[in-house]
Amino acid sequence: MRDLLLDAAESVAAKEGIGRLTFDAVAAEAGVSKGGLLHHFTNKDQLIEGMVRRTAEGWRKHFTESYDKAAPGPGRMVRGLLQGCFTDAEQWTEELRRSFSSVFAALAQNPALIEPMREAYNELYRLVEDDGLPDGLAEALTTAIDGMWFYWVLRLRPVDQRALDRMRTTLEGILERMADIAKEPSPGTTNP
Amino acid sequence: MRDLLLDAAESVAAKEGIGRLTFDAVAAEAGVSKGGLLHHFTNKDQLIEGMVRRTAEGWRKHFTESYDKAAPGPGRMVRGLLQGCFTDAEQWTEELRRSFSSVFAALAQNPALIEPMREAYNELYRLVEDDGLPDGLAEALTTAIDGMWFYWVLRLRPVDQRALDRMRTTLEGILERMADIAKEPSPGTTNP
DNA sequence: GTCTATATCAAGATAGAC
DNA sequence: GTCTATCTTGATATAGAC
Repeated sequence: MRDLLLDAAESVAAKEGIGRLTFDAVAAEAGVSKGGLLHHFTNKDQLIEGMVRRTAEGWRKHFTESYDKAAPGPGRMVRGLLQGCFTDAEQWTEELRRSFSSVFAALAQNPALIEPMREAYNELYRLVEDDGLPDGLAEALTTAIDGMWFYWVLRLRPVDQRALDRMRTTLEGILERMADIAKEPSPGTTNP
Repeated sequence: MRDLLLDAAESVAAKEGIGRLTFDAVAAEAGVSKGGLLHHFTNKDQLIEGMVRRTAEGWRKHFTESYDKAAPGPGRMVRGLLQGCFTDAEQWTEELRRSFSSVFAALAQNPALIEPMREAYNELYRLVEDDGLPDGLAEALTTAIDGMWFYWVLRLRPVDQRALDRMRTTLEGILERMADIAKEPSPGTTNP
């Protein structure tokens, strides 16, 4: 039931905008009364915290699975993300965009509520930093991947299959070349 | 006067959150009455459109100046952005973050209102695409730069001087190496 | 052009019946 | 656990004085 109500909340936030994310609208969308909804989420902070937490868990699950699926070795997390997020534009669904509306709702309601999302990102970057690639390469590539994601979520840039293919190819090229270069010994690059 | 009121609106949105961006609060912050404020911005859409438009113009001005300052040649826009945005963490002020709160306010109020920002990004990417770098390299680097920006704005990742330095060094390294590699002729890379 | 006063309405939250 | 009914607050917007 909780999940059903969170689905409804995401739908409302995505379709009508976070400004219209009200108990009335969510209850109507879920097909229950406002009282019924308020039994599960006592106030709006709780509702939005529930939304963010679920979104963060979904993201965590996604990048963890992507990591597990990728072949071991340097750049595993980055390769996993490229494979898991950048191969099929049909994955970038309204449903996915909707799931991120919780973060904006949190930002509007009470910025402290995005904490679960921040923790998910901390976890992602722990995997990224242990990626076995030179310097900040894995971080840079991951940040580019996420930049694309934010463009799409904020509707600032069009993201279609062509754009994803292009970006994936470019990032893979960078990964390959820069990882290779690092193998060539050069003076002054060893860490003390 | 309009600018003064927009300043006040940004302050409120940044300090109290977009949920508390109300005519009452903005008027109080600006030191005028609600009636006085409403004389300049008839309704909330107009107020937020004004905020977004100003933010977009600031961003446009910033990347245009960064472009002009950078030395001509391939990667000019990317080099300009790295120089203009990634050298000094003290530039990443609360004031700057505040200016972007307009975009979230727009997202909450009426997503169509972010249009001026989208146009600024179109213009940026026209410069990026004509950057004289191979393939999607300039786009990838710009997206990484913006990814960092979004992390900071959304408070999803810590951004300090060390992180900026690290990222700038990495992106500059990629730029240098990948642009060099492109100069070496290799079979099958010519566009028909 | 700026103010006060106020109409109108919607949202968050509570109480209590079933 | 879900409902209806209701309270309270606060926000947008308008009207009209100065």
